Amino acid sequence: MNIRLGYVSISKTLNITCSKTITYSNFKKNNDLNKLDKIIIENLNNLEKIIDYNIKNNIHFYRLTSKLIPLATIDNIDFDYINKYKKYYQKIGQKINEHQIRIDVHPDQFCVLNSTKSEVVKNTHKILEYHYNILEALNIKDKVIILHVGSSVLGKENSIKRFINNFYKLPSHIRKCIVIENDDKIYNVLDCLNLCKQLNIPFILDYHHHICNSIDNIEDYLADIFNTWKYIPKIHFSSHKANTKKDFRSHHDYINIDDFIDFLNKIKGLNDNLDIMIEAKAKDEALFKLTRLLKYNNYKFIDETTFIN
DNA sequence: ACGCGTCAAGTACTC
DNA sequence: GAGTACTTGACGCGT
Repeated sequence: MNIRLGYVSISKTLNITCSKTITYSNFKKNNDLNKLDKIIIENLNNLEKIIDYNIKNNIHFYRLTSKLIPLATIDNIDFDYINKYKKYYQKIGQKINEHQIRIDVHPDQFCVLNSTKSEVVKNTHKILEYHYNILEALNIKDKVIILHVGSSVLGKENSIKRFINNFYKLPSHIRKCIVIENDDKIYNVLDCLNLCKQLNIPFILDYHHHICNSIDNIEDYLADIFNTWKYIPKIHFSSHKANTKKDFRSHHDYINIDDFIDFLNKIKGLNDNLDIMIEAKAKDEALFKLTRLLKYNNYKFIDETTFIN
């Protein structure tokens, strides 16, 4: 199988960020929309540089930051973050599509679709709409928004029901983008796989979360997991920061090659293609270190970041 | 230039 | 009910 590797948000090599922000309290002081405008343009320009870097290095898989447009999901600020910057989005999107870079987004902890608080769910809608708007402005065809099931208030069973109810209340254009990822504490691979089958949406396996919150015989479910995807399946891979209880769930700077190869052996032959998102603190440097180690272990590479398993 | 407390937002745990 | 941890890159104030 052909496996492509990806990384998240920031290139350590380039040492630039597209997540520059302004705090709400600071913005409120004088409602400085000019400053906000400058930050947005800086982020978009840096995103273009990162995409250029990805193209140059044959990186086909990349996660967009959720912080591209600061303050976009605050209730009482309304500003045009799409049409005003259309030229930027179009230019970046054209490069992404031309080079067939696969893009996804992963809203952070404040996005809780199954919250028991209606205000939180309402804000979750806004956060999802924001991510959709960005993907649409970039003209991304296969839009993917990765969510966790979320809260477990009133028990897992009730919480999954809340997720399903609120999922169907989402507008259909957003529903079509949602994929669910297992988490490291509550919702394990089986919980999520069953939920995804029921909702007929893809399930994204996070292997590190699975190690933290595991089920027996994951090998028996891998084919099913890949089958939830209509196109190339993708998974998340990271290594634990330390062996202590406190730091096991945290991400290491780099990927542990033995664990990675162990996983490669588990999935061998299950699919023709797979994309693996490398979630390591050293970002693209971790990705390239991993490719060097894979080459050292005799894996054959088709280009800089694509290899055969 | 650098360091450290803080940041809009959630959930879960302890006391 | 209040406080803290989790987690994260970046802000922004103080030195």
